[in-house]
Amino acid sequence: MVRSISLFNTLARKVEPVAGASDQIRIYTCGPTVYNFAHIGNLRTFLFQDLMKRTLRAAGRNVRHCMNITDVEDKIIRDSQKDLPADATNEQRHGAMSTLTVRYTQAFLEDLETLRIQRPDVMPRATDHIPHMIRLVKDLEAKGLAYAREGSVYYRIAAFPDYGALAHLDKEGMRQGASEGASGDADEYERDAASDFVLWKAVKDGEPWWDSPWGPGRPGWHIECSAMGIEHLGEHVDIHTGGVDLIFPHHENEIAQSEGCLGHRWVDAWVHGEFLMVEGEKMSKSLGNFFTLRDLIEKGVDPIAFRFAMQSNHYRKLYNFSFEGLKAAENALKRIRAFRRRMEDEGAPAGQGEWKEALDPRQRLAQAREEYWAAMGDDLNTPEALAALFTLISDLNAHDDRVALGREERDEVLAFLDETDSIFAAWPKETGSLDAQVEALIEARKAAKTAKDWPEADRLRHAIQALGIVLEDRKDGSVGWRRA
RNA sequence: GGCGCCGUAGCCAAGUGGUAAGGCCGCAGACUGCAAAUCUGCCAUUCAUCGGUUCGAUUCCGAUCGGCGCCUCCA
Repeated sequence: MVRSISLFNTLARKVEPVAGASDQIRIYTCGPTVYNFAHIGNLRTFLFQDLMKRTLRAAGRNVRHCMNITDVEDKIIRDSQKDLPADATNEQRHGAMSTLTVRYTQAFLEDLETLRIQRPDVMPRATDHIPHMIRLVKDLEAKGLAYAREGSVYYRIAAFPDYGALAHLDKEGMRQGASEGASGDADEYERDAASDFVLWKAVKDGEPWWDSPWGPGRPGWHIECSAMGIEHLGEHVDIHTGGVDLIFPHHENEIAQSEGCLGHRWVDAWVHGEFLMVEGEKMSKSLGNFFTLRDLIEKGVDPIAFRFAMQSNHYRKLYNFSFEGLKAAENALKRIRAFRRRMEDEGAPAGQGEWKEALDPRQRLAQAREEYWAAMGDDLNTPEALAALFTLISDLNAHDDRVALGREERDEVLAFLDETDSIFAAWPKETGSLDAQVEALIEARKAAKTAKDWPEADRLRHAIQALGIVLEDRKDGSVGWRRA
């Protein structure tokens, strides 16, 4: 079944259905600049993209996802070259740069794995696409959209009338001084206009370089995404994503480059994720509230709780990260996971007590599924989608307390949990078995319980807990377990 | 100066021109050898403030207060 999904398109400034014509949705994502570990703000963006991609896939669409790795850039050069002698060869410079980027690319891939972020189908590296970029720049130059100055090449914004359409910049209204002083780039006065941006940078002392028609140099920041996007997804991209900060200038410049070269619309929908604050303040190294995933794990945070905290809030809303919020996410997950275990087990004998109202479990499940998809389809409204899941859990728990659900009904509920987990990846079927030592302790405790030797039963419960297993006694006398 | 976002209970948060979803925390019961899980009930006469439009506004309009973003470093 293919369900309709709509997303907020920054270009149109409204929620629009994801193009239905193409049988494969092509997504391009601006990936990490690999000069350090990703911080939780970066990761929020990658989690939002994972949410979007998984939702499209769960909705029955085919997705091809390309995420680039930026492995040549100012900060990478700064950090990788600082210990090299002034007379280092170009090969040594490239080697040092590569050593740094390979290390952090590896770290990034590990973070994706830890957070259960699906690997993109292609992850091209900028340094593998220098010829593609040069070709693109030459093409822009031939079309009169770019010009060379002293070994560098700049994009002529005045030649691209639609410039500013994505960021909705009004050239007249822009503060004159806004761009002055913001850049200490010495190249600035070589440009025809202050807002023209660089496509290819002439080499400077102490930098690695590549040969080009304009002499030795390196690519500008924006050109890599145009070149790799076109190379790996073709001349048409359905969805292009990144953080809100990339809207301008990065994505605006990508449009100018790609559309200038292709001569037609390049991207249908631009979808941007909001930023993260930390405990009410902007995250920054100087405030000491700057966290990587590894920092959180060191503090004992379950990475999946972080994943859930990010994804249970709307992606276009500023999220105020806090450890209290993480705790709340962890507790909410416990409820869903406990419900899954309950559905996996057989129903307990009917209990007593008040009951709000009788319901038809199958009909109730169908209703929850509809509500869930309506919310997810409406610009990934996860708070509302999860509300549908939580009310289902409440209702079915209450029902199961009075009238135990049958095996088939339980399996249908489990199928829905799998369906939702295919997006949230936080309440999977728990696999794995207990080792013999724990099994033996559980058997010993059962014997103690039968003998009503409560002190011994308690002692064994604690011993088992010390091994990381929490026991759950049930009404029918059986004993369930979960990992702490 | 230009463009734009946000302000809903202790915390997180959805939402609509028709009278406030959901989660976390908390409280009181039920069940229970203990524990866990679960259930039942309670937890915003009110949606920053003040006006306006309307039969009716949290939802539309205006103003005010407060927080924030972008206008060529940035997820």
